[in-house]
Amino acid sequence: MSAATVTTVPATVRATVPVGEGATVARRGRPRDARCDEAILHATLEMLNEGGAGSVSIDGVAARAGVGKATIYRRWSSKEALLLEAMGTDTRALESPDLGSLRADLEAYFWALLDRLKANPNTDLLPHLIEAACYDAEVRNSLDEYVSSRQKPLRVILRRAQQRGEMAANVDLKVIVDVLVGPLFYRRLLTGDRLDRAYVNKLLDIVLSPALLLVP
Amino acid sequence: MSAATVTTVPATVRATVPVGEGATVARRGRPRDARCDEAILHATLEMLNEGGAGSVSIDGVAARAGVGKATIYRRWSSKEALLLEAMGTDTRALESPDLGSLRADLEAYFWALLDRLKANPNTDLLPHLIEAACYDAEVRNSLDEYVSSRQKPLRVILRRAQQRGEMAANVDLKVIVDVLVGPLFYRRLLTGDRLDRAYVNKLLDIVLSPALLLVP
Amino acid sequence: MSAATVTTVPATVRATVPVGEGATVARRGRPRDARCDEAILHATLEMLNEGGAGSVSIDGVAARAGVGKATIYRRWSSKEALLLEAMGTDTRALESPDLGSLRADLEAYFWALLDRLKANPNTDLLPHLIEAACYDAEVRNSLDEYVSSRQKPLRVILRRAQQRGEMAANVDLKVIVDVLVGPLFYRRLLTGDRLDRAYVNKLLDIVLSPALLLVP
Amino acid sequence: MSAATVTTVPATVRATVPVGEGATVARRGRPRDARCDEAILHATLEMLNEGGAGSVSIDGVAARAGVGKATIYRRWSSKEALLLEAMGTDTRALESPDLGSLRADLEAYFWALLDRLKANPNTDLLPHLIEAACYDAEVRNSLDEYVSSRQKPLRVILRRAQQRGEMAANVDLKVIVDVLVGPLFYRRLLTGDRLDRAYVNKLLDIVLSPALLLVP
DNA sequence: GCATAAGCGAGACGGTACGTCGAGTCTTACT
DNA sequence: AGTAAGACTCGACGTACCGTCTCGCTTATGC
Repeated sequence: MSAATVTTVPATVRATVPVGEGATVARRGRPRDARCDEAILHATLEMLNEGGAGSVSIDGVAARAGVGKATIYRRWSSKEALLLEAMGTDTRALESPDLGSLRADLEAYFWALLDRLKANPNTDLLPHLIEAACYDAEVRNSLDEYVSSRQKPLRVILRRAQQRGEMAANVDLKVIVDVLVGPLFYRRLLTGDRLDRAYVNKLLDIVLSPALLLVP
Repeated sequence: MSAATVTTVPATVRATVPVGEGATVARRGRPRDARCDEAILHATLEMLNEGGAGSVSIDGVAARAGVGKATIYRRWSSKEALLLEAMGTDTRALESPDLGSLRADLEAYFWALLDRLKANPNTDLLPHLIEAACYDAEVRNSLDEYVSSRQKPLRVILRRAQQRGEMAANVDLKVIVDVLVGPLFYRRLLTGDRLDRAYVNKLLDIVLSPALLLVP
Repeated sequence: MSAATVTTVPATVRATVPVGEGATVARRGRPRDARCDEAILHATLEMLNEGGAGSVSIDGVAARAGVGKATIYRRWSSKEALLLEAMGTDTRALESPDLGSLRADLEAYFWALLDRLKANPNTDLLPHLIEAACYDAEVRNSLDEYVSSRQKPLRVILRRAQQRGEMAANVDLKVIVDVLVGPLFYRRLLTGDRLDRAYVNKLLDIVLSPALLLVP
Repeated sequence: MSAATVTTVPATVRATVPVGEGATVARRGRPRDARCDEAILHATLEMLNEGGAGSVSIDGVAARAGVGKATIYRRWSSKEALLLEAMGTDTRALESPDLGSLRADLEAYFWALLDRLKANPNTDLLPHLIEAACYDAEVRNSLDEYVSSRQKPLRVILRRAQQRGEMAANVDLKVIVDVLVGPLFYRRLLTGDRLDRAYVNKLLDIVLSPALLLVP
């Protein structure tokens, strides 16, 4: 599971040394200074919280972190790669609650998600990254991985519901996930409408209730 | 009705002259050259199709349109305002089909939407505009208006279904809209998964069918 | 003669607009702001006097002059072109004294030259420009022109001496100039030995006196 | 004679180990690898001939020589120190021909000098070193020493001429040297005019001939 | 008819950020 | 200790846009 956390931000964005498989590789040269990573990410997050993604510049991060620009570019190939990893800092995988019923599990999941969003309001990088992903394949990949890591607990929940018999076994989980998660992103990115527990409840009412549609 | 089309891109982005109410005002000075508007928008769309929103620059548009930069800024307050209007060129309101059943109407609506998306693949400005809307209130407003104009036919369809008795009257239409539209945007912006008629069908199956969930 | 002063730093280094021949060209667009030229050159000279050619950077000049970097690059194609022109500021052509005798004229010329050198000790750009001329043809040309403009008064003096019959008419003036000027540059650039009136006197003694060499 | 070659580039540039006087000191640790010296100098000269002093970078030299940068800095205190020594490789002292007459000796000396210059046209480091000497005292010293080592044979020739009675004994040799050598450097560094035997002849005609100036 | 006002192409202007490069120092593990 | 590798700070480079601002000119209205 620690592995899961790590893979949240995949190797693709990290301009990592092509580290050999075996642990015996014994890389040569001066090793990267971990304190630099830390300082850079810290500075990035600070600036992110102060002014959003638009106010983060490589120059600025370098200055604040007390680090040369080259040191940043040695680690991340672009501003977006950096943002992605900075964001990843907060991407501790969400848990997959197991409360016995689909509805309860989903509620728990979404509530946790809402809390996560509320925690760092300015740090909403998604708009920036979505834009960046259009031009940068690396960001595209990382974003995909981020998304799928976010979906993972949801899939666990749904699969469990299927096993419990709460949900049809032949449903395409992918689509269900879209239906559950899509509305939230839609509000967050496009309409800006409120995202709170009341909304989650309504949403689940609609998606889960067979009574929604009048039976003719 | 023509007004409806126009308001798709609201006055906010247009740095319009505070045009007097009566038609008799007859503003003084040399009138704006309509061919400029045309040339600018044309150049913008061209560049948009060639390299996406990132490759559009005011300098570039001005050069290609054979126009001074001031002539652009006289009409649009920022690069995003211009993009928004260029996009609006294609934002002829979608129709609200009335085929007798909710399912059929929704299918028709979504198919038209899919066609629209397929038509100009590179011109997908949404990512750029979502990003811009974070920093620019004008863009925010215009985006909202764009979104709501897109939703309008959907709401018409749903309301009709309620009147027909196909759908419960007390359902919050807003949420239904989210559930119907959110998944599409989610795929388009985040997962990049295929958007085709098959997907629309699955989506409608899930959202519309009361039999989807097993009744315990 | 005012022309002479101007041509000291030739058009080559100036990234000038390809101004048409006739005065009627009526250049379009916003004209260059002469105050920028002034501010840039002033800042350059200041930094030059503070720390020599090595301490001048485009960034620094731009900052001190309160000017964008592009504004500098619009006028000069490189740091050296700028230095060259800044140096040219001080390149009021030396005069050609006419005191009646070759010796007296040369003494007057060299004394003026020494004064000029003493005036701005830190501003000795020659080493830097000589180096730059190796890689930059423009600088090469400008340097040549600078050199020849410095030599001009000397040539006048020598020609006058020939006319007066003080000097053989068939001597290659170019070589004489080398012999007179070369030693000074040699000291200035390479040996660093003192350059004062005493030295000039010794130099002239050797070059001018037929009694220097014992007649066999 | 090997000693002569070595002193051409003085100890100052070499960041030499403070080697003890006695040969018995027997320094501890791994001794320096002489092949490194060789490889570094070789790489330096290669790059020098390919693109002049401007194209030599420590990183580049290290890479081409297959050597760590530290290994270079352990031996030379700066890029210029390295260049200086690389140049020194070619600074086998010029000989002092003794052909019986001042004129013949000088001709022989200058011809040898011309050959030396022609041999490696791209490797003309002088401009670079003169520039560097402005900011770096070590380079300054080394350059001085280089210059004086070049002058040495000339001084021998002149002294011999004085002893032979060909030249007045009370002439300041330093100035004569300036007059003989200055013009060559002046052409080489500033005017770029041709340097060939014809020029040397003219030069000697002027400097040596008492008939140059008409006797009034 | 002729001033007044605005539009227009061109392009200069102050800024800000970009990504790259080089110098000289420092830190590994290996020899 | 020396060595190869390479990370580190610092600072400059030249470029690209942004949005604003002059220019000289053109084109309309309105007195």
